[in-house]
Amino acid sequence: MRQEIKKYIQESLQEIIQKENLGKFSALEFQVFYPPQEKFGDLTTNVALILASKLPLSSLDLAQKIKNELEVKIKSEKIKKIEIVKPGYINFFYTQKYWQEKVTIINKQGEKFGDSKINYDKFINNEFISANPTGPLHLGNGRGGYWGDVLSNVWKTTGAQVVNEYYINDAGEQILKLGHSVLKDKEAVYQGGYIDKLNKKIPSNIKNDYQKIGKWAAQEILKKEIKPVIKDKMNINIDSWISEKNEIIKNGWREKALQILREKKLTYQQDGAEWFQSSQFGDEKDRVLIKKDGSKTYFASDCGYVFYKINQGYNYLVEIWGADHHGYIQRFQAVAKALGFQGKIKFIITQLVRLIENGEEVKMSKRKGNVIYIEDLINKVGSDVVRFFFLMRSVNTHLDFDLKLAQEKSNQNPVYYIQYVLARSHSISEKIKKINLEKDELDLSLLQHDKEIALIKQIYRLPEVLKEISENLEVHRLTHYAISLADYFHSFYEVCKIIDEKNIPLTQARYELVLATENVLKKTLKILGIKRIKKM
RNA sequence: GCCCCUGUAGUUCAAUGGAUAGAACACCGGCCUUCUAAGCCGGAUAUCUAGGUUCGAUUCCUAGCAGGGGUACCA
Repeated sequence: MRQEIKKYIQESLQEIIQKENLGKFSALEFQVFYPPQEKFGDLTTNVALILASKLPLSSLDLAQKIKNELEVKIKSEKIKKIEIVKPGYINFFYTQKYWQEKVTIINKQGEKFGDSKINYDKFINNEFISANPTGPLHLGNGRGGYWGDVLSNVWKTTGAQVVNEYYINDAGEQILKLGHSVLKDKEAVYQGGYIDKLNKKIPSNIKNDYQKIGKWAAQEILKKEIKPVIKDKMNINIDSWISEKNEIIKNGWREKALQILREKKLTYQQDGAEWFQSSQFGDEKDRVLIKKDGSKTYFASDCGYVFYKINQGYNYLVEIWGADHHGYIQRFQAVAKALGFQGKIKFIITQLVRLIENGEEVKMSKRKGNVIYIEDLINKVGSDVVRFFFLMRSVNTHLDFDLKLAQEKSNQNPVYYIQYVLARSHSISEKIKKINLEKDELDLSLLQHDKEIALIKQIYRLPEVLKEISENLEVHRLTHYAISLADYFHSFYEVCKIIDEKNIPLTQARYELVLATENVLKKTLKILGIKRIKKM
């Protein structure tokens, strides 16, 4: 509906310009948006405010002219009032009928409501978590994981093809360190319960070989600590596990990538090492590919990995990384460009998760083994609560997680508030089964209460919310949307008695609205990966 | 030094450059003989500082202050 109004306004402007002979005007960026308060209508535009400064007219005069034109164009059964307010806003008020009909539309589409094809042309590689296989997943991994998972769901409902990918760094120095750690020799680095467990299970045939132990331990950790936690505890589906060692190196992607860089004369020798001229592509300095000792850097593997991605045919790469990797963005972009990638790359940097206990930050260190793992947290407060909590905040902010508070509040947090809507709606359905409702007499024009109309407006917005998220990648908007949906429902529920055996037509109409709300909320929760319950 | 993120209510967080800055928790006061009170309704409290751009700034720009992260021939 925003696009529609925008079009009308543009047409009106053209006519005003012609009639008044105001000369040329450039295509101005004006917005049609939802007003901050209900009294300002359903939609509003700032077109007059923006344009007036360029024309010999006051913004109120211009608004009036636009309004006159619009009133000719727009049908009155859709919009009942166009209003001009103070500095020059033009507010649009839709008719009740317009909104009432939306209930039918939503229920006809059922669980497909919200689906679209707007991103049909995107083939997305969505890489997230990608934690080193040297220990269990921590809270930061959880944050990126949930974010990536929901982002993927949003894209899928909007028509994109998405591959969720986890890159396993199983080839580098850290695997040797892991070997030492499991052996508990002098060069041990990692500590913690999982290391102790592995130490007791070292296979006898590799007993003193830290290299082999490292490889073995990485496999064990991946198999027992990472994959099951992602799948069963976090409820995240990874489509593609890419091993640095077995895919990128053994299958030659790394070598091919280096070869191409050399062919393009983008590498050079200096101080006995081979460098990539990443500074030519916006990086702050060049990067080493092959070290003086002949071994290849982690970045060399990354070049191979980028080359691998390009060759899968993706036209959109998404990299969800922790804040400690942000310095990597430029060189990643540089190598993608150097290797000829034409598509879009988006980086999502998730700021750190801090654990707070008794008002103070708990310093965590993987090496010291005093880390709270995502699995521990899920076991303590429940999967849905962790997921929702992490998804409520913008990834740009540091997330303070108060463990105690999370546990105390698990009985009165937003997840339950939202699920309570489904519980209420389910129990209404149960009661309504006992009443005889004749479907063909459905009369939605009976939905006239402010709370009813407000609720319809809110549930009808889901497709637009999904569209916005697919563009700006701000997943936390969806949790906020779910909360506000629950707000509107509970508020409606309190004021509008749904079942009234003396007034069957109204009961029917209101029940239809309850079902529509349930539909939209279920869809929202499905995308968020939160359980949909029937009873509380 | 340089780069990135953040600074909003007592606390944790919202707010595509727009109208009276929203929630939640905590605090105060109402609402259950009627569909689940895990709910609803009402109240008090906030944009780090100084400039700038704009009809209009929490949002953009500059400088400062404060917190976090990064700055390897580590991964």
